[in-house]
Amino acid sequence: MAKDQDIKQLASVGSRIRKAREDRGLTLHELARLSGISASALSLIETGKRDLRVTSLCRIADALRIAAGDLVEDRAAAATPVASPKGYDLGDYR
Amino acid sequence: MAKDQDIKQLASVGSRIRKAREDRGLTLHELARLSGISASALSLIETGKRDLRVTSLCRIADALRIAAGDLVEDRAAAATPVASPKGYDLGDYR
DNA sequence: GCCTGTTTTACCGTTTTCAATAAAAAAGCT
DNA sequence: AGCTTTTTTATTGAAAACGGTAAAACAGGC
Repeated sequence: MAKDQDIKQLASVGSRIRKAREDRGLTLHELARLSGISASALSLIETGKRDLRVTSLCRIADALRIAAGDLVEDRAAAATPVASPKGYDLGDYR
Repeated sequence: MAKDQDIKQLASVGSRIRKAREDRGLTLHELARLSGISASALSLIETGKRDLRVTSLCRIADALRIAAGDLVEDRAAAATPVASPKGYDLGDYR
């Protein structure tokens, strides 16, 4: 269920982390030391192959000095297109 | 290292989820059906006792129709107070 | 009191993260 | 070409997430 969505989510989160790290001129090893997450784990995360935990996300964000929210989605690209503004149709999941 | 920080992070994430859920008048069971995450797991998450994965976070955000970034931190409360704007002192971690 | 709905907690089994380590692959540089 | 740095991939073991289920605690309402 929604595994496609998950893969895309992780891929975009990973690419955002990678971009932020490269913008700061850090290597995986250096970010590993700053964040306390091993370089091998960081590689898997940045390539979207691992579903990291939120505390790991926050530790990476702290190490990169970026808001954690900026890692999970494009901050600027708001305008969340809501399908139906109100009403949760639980009915289709009886 | 920084386990205190982790606990606080999870607690605030959980309370934000709970508030969003209650604002929408949903029960844990209903959110469980909408998000695909069990009600027992949601209870642990909302009370800050579980370190959820980012895909779980995104599924909850989707179910609540809220931006995932809004769950990990106060969107309005930007103005991230950066200690030292530039320079990563790796030296203290030889 | 009783009953009903919601939440919390505990257990079990499966899956997954994560560190540590090592090795292999990729990229840079002289 | 060689050499070095960086990244990727794989393996092992421990810790934790997650679903499912069930039981317990905590509400309100009659």
